[in-house]
Amino acid sequence: MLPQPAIRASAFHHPIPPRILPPASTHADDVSGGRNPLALSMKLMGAVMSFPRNTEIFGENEPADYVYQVVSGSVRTYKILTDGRRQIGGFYLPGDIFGLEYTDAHSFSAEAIADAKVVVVKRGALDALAGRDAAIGRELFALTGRELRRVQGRVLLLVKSAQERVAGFLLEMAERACAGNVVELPMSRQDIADYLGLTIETVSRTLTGLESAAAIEVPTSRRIVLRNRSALHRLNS
Amino acid sequence: MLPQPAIRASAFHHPIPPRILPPASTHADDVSGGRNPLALSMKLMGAVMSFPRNTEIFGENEPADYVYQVVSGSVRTYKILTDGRRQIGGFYLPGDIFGLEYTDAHSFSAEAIADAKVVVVKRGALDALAGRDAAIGRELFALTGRELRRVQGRVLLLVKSAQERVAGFLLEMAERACAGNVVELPMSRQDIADYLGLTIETVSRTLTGLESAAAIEVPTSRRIVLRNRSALHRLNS
DNA sequence: CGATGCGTTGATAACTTTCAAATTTAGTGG
DNA sequence: CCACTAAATTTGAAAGTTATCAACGCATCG
Repeated sequence: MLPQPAIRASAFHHPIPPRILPPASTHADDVSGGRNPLALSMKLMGAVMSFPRNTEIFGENEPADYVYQVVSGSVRTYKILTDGRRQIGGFYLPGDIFGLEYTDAHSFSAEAIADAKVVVVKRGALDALAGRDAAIGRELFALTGRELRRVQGRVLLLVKSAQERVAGFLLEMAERACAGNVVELPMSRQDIADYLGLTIETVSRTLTGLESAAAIEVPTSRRIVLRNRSALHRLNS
Repeated sequence: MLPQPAIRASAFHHPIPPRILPPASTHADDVSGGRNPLALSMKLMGAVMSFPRNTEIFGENEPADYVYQVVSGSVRTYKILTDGRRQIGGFYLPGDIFGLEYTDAHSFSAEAIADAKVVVVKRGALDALAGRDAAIGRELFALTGRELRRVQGRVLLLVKSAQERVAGFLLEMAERACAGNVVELPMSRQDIADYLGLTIETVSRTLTGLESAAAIEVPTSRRIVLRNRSALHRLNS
């Protein structure tokens, strides 16, 4: 009755109990978490696991016993709606924490978009730590607050036109995964479409439209160069 | 470039420093908060203030020094976007807590939809209480979690068709403000439209469509009778 | 080299907005 | 209490946006 046609194949859907790597591989291939006590603690407490591209990290409605942090690669969370459409909850890049829930079960499924390494920490251990260290508790609370803001920002995107949604998405990604004016998108057009509530065709057409308008360049489908941010901001209004 | 034409007049926009009533009027005209320690504490700690219809309770970007709970009447939070459209953040009914922020400033403005009484508590007092009573802290955290779920549910609505959005909205309100199958809407069509990212005309047409389909009845514009919930759920898919 | 997946482009249909007007409801003053 | 005015809601017709269906290009991979 609306966008998104149906379920897209997801290579290996019922995964592989993922291999546990030598724990606490706290070397230098990571981003962020430097001055963030929570991220730091997770590194120290957690085991690092590897997930090949398109494998499930956890499933909707599974018990939410663990919290996760991306070390490398990237992750999407999503729901399959009753009519088969897929709604993406969010994209998580290195340093980002995901899977933190407020009920016993996960409200989304999570998959690796590209081969990913993820720190996994028991939720109970985190709570215990928060009990001993008030800074950690505050950090958990703040994390939730940031997540809330992020979702609210998404709501603001979703009430706008396709052009505004795509422009807003690019600006959001630029803040998170940008080197200079070059944005490397880890996700496919379909992922973007399911995130923005559009079809893949509309996303594609909108990107070419922005390119024609000289706001961006699209040298390869996963790489976007921002040529005119103020134009994007204007579209994003 | 999309929905919502422009700013609608809001009767008295720069309000009246609202009158402080005899504090802790913890009588029986309230809803909920019975077994909720946080709601209970707010009643005990807070002052009750009255806000006439359409008056501002707080403004976007103002310091978020207080947390609020609806006693009677109802409240909307909203943002005015740069292009003049209004986006509604949420509707708050008796018992609901609003205005809790994760930064120093409010991210939305708040207004009384109908004449409202609201318990006002200093944020600092609440934090202090949470420091002494872990149950309160957990309650604050859980409240944020519920708010997050609510906004995520909103995202799921916004990626759907107009019919699904309106049906979903009615079901949401039915869970919150329903006597039997009769839903009393405290808000105008414009409020609903700004909440769902639609125009007032589309909301109106969709409601008449649902009425023709025998899913609902609309005896008066603010009163909706649910005749066929499963049909609404189906539309909501 | 042919299969396959992903992205782009084109044409058409469906849906939603926009603009305009009619109708109903609510509020006010006499 | 009624008449009158303003506001809110509904309805209609046309225009604009996005989805759908289909085809094509392009790269990867066996």
